[in-house]
Order: sequence, then C-alpha cells, then structure tokens
Amino acid sequence: MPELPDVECFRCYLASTALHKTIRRVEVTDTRVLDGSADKDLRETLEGARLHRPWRQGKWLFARVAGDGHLAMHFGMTGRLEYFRADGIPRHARVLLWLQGGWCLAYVCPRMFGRVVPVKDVEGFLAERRVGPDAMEVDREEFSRQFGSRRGAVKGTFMNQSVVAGLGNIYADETLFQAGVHPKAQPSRLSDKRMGRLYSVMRRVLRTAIQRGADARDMPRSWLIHSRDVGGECPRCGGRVRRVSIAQRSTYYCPNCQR
DNA sequence: TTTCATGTTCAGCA
DNA sequence: GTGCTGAACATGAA
Repeated sequence: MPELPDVECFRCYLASTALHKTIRRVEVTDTRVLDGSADKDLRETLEGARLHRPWRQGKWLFARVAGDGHLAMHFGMTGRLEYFRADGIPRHARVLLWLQGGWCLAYVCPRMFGRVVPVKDVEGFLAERRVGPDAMEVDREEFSRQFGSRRGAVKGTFMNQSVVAGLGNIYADETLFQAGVHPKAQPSRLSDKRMGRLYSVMRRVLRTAIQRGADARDMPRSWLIHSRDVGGECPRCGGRVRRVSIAQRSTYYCPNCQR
C-alpha cells in the first residue's frame, strides 16, 4: 500500500499515538529492516529519547529525535505502524518501541522491503537516496522543469522518486487516468496546458486520498482505482480497462479516455 | 503449484 | 546523462 497518502496517514497516526513519549526500550526482531545499520545504533539513538515533529518527504517518514537527529522509516510494499498494549504484539512486527505504561509502537513489515534507520544528516540521507521534491510540496515550475526534460514513458517518470517523490504504481495510474494522459506519453512532448493539468490533478488525487484515509474502498466512484482488474470497466466511458507493463509494473488505463 | 503483488536498487545495455 | 529491461530482495494471497 504505502504510497504518499498512506505514509501521510502513518504520520498522523504516529502524531496521535507515540509522540512525545519516552522510549524505554527498543526491540529489533529482524535486523534486515535496518538496512545494514547496527541495531545498537538504533537503540542508542532512541532509548531514553522521545519522538517529535513527524514529517514526510515522498514515501519516507521522519521523526525528530530530541537532541540527536531523526528516525527514518520507509514502508516498502507492505509496511505499517501499529500502536498497541503489551499483550497484543502484531504479527510481522520487526521493530518495537516500548513506551511508558506498557504501550508500544510497532513497525510492522511482513515482506521486509521497508526500512527503519537512524539518521543524523537528513539532507545527506535524502540526497544519497536521490529522493526528489515531495509531490505535495513541489511547485508548478519545478514540476514542469523536471517532467519537461524526460523522454521515457510518463508513467515511469511518475514512478521515479528522484523526479517527484511520493507516487507509486496506484496513484501514478490514477493521476494519468484523471488527467486523460496515456501512460506511455512522452513528458517532454506534453503541451503546457496538459502539463499543468497533470500537476493539478496529481495534487487533487493525493489530497483526496489523504482526506479519505488512503483506503482504496473509500475513494470516489469516478476513480480508476476500483477497476484495477483485467476486464475492469472504465468509470468514465464504460469501456474496457487495459493492462500493460511499464517500468516492470502493471499499468491500468483506459485507451479511450487516455491519449 | 504457480503467479502476482501497491517498492527500491543494481547491473547491463542502447 | 537518460532510460529501458530483468533480476533480486521476502512473504502472503489468490
């Protein structure tokens, strides 16, 4: 699940649960999510400290650790946060932050594509991983400049986190559908008008998804997200949705509505 | 049993 | 430098 709207919801979840509470103990049940860093580093950064000011860039969630840098989390394909009491440790919890009163914030990640990393130099961290401007923060000029120089399929450009960070397979398809742009269109050849439309539609799609809790079932009926099936119906024209593979991912679109 | 899955990264090649 | 393909990673669901 975790694309920008999901991670934004995790940010709010963190803010309403584990924020400002002293972390008594850090438990790592599988070190593979630490991305090569030692669990000792994570413990030293977090134990006895508190999390403040959670923020997000693209699909990365950060929280300030008082006095000593940040905690960075990426949720891969299946990650999430869960706040619970000691008796209900969720399955696939990989990192547990034990707080006061038997409460715990768990980083849960069944497929282990996600990462939990202590970070001192956030700027350097983002640069090293080539995380571009956040899709909700980037302005129209920067967006056009980034896309205007790209020659590959626009779907691939949206998936490229160094261009604009936050969209994954689902919301890239949704944005292209609602903007009426074919996923294989070349960004550098889009008219200024269509580029502007792509930008505003992207923002509207993400904003709406965040407001609705990033749950696909709660998205407007007019969205393509409900038709991600072979043989699915286009919510606009009723035609048949087509699936192609672009950038190694299943891409759904309506050949009638997207040109 | 096989295929597919919402993410990232890397090597190899055009 | 850009960008595509395929592979790899790990696990669960259909």
